[in-house]
Amino acid sequence: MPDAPSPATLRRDRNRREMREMILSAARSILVDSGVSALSMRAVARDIGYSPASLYEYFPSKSALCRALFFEGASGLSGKIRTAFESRGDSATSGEIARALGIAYREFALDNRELYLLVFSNPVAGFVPDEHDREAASGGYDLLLEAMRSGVQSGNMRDLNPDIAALASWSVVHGFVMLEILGFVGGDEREQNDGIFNALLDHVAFWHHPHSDLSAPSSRQ
Amino acid sequence: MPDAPSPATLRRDRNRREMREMILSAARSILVDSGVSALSMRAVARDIGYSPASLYEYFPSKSALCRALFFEGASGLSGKIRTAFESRGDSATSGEIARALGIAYREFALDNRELYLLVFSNPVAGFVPDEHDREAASGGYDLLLEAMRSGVQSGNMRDLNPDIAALASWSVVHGFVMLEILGFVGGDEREQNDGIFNALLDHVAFWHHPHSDLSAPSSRQ
DNA sequence: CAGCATACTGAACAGTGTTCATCTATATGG
DNA sequence: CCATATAGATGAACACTGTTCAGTATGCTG
Repeated sequence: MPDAPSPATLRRDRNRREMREMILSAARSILVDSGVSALSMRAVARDIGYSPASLYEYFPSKSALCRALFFEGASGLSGKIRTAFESRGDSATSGEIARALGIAYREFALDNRELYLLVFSNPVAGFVPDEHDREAASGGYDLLLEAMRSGVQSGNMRDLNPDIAALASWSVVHGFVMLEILGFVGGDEREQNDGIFNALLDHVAFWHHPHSDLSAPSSRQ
Repeated sequence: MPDAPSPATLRRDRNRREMREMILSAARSILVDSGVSALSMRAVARDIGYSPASLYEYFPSKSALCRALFFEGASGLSGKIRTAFESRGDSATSGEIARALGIAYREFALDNRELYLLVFSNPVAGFVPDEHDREAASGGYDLLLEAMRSGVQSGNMRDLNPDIAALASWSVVHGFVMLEILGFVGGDEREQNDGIFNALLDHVAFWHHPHSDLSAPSSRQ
């Protein structure tokens, strides 16, 4: 039976957590405001008024700090997708769910570009996400998969292989968002690309309901 | 009327070109063999037996050197796609062309991972491709677009909007390849993923010919 | 109060991109 | 053929980076 933690230990643990959060928060701000190339241990230390060496009491390396930010991005994305999934209507078809998840996915990515890039490119030298890290980023994918499978079961999804359909949907959305963020497609204005993205989602929906019309630039607003 | 270049000038220019190629070649080797994090001006200089400062006679900055490698990747990808496009059969449908270009795209990406990542993520701090750079990387896209448009014209492509169909196709392929390279989907063995990718291409082809079967994991080997 | 763990620091090391004064070897003009 | 201009190469330096470590100060515990 472990000893009850002394008041001193409790306060110490709380301070440690607060300090960790301070560091993470400063790192997050730098990443978001100035980009990944400005994210350095020294800059973080400067911002919180500590020496660079202090950070190593709380994170063993810059990689570990980046890993924590990676998880923020990964769980934020998963959470956003989960929210979209849970607010689906009862009569939502698999195609409609796929569309809703796609929109949520892109929204998170564009609202958190640097975090998204931290997760889905490898911008920090020395930090390579491992299998466990990547799983955290694929949290929303399971919901997409679930929607596809139940879509097949309920019969309103033709003869699609749900695994492949989910993967294909993720690929389109991720691929487009990536190209969009890096400036390979579309203009600088986000609204400009909304229509294009919706038209893309029409193509995804077409896998589910091959009677819809794909000729218009965008069949939905 | 400009003077004819003296033999000395000619030799000098040739030496400059050779030196430039030496630098580029060493940089390419480091990038391919050891990854982008190992690519440093000092490492390049060491490999060719020169001092780091010498490189700045030939490239004004590391960004410029990376830009040259970027163009190698971009033109290599475009070239591979062009080859695939030009070796299409006369009776190839737009769907078949899209499939061929997709396979060529993935092949180049997996054969030149680091180069591909240099083009489609931003792994080098300080080097941000500009509009002109990105155009070089989208060279193959024009061919895809051409295939889509002629597919619509010849009537064997239903009512697809060719611009959106091309963008959607690029997005699926690029998105999947990116996820594959970063380890988010599939296993370590490339052959393992060939089947999955082919099944994905079936989904792309389905936009063109909505009578094919999408239920099998992969309808083509 | 003595001892000890914890938190924090400055200084250092090895690495990075980049600049610049300096040197050398070669090519050019007289 | 010699003087001079010039291109090419360099070592040393500067300002960064991540990281380590000896040393110090603070406050809890026995």
